[in-house]
Amino acid sequence: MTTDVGDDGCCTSVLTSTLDEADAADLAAAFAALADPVRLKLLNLVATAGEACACDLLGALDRSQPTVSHHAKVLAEAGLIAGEKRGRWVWWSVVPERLAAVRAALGGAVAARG
Amino acid sequence: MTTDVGDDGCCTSVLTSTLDEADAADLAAAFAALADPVRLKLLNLVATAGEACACDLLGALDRSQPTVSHHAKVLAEAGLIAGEKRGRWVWWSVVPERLAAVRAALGGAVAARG
DNA sequence: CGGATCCATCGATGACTGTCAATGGGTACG
DNA sequence: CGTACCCATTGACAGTCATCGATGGATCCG
Repeated sequence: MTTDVGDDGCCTSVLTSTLDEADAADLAAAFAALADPVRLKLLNLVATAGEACACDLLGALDRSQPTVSHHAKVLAEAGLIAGEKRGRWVWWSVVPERLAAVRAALGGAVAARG
Repeated sequence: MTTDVGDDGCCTSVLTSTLDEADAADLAAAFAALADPVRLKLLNLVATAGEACACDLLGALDRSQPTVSHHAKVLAEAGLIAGEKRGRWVWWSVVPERLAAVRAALGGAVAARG
């Protein structure tokens, strides 16, 4: 691919991309974790309550227990929530740091625009 | 919803979810559009340049032309970018409004936390 | 008109994902 | 120790997605 420069003024300037490939992959993983209504609801429940045990989520999300467990795991692996086992129950809480980072990434993209 | 209240003090309070099911679905669609490294790079290129024709993207994204066209379409259908046909070329630009809305949704989630 | 270029669509394919039933590993309680 | 409960893991299945080659529509140039 020789960048195929035309002769009309198209494709003349090389755009300086501020988004690295690695950054893109990491960010895409975070967005993939958020790209599900059930997980968004889960995250919102946890964020609203500050802390929530899985049984709360199970009642609110209208999904089977394995499914809720799966979604919580996906969010946890994305670093968006963290779970702490307390007795028999697991209490989930948000990781504001990570959420802010994702938000900042979006803000940066629009800020570069003007 | 029976909220399945236990007898240990777990699951007693019904969490007031500020995220509607419809809102969750819409937001999830936006995140799904962002959940791909190629699309993130594409969006970043467009945002950085302010405007970019598809041939620029084709050179920068290292994907086949149908694939790039597909990704641009996905972003456009999510309302994140908009395309304008100008002569033979299609010029893409970001929709800051939409990007800000997604960002605000994340901010709201974390703001509800404290 | 004829050739060249840009882009969208179609069809196919391999990979990933959301979901559940079944099962297992811990934890509390009598 | 035995029972009940909470949660994670496994296996399976249907649906969606990213990707490409081939093709077609649209536009510009000579």
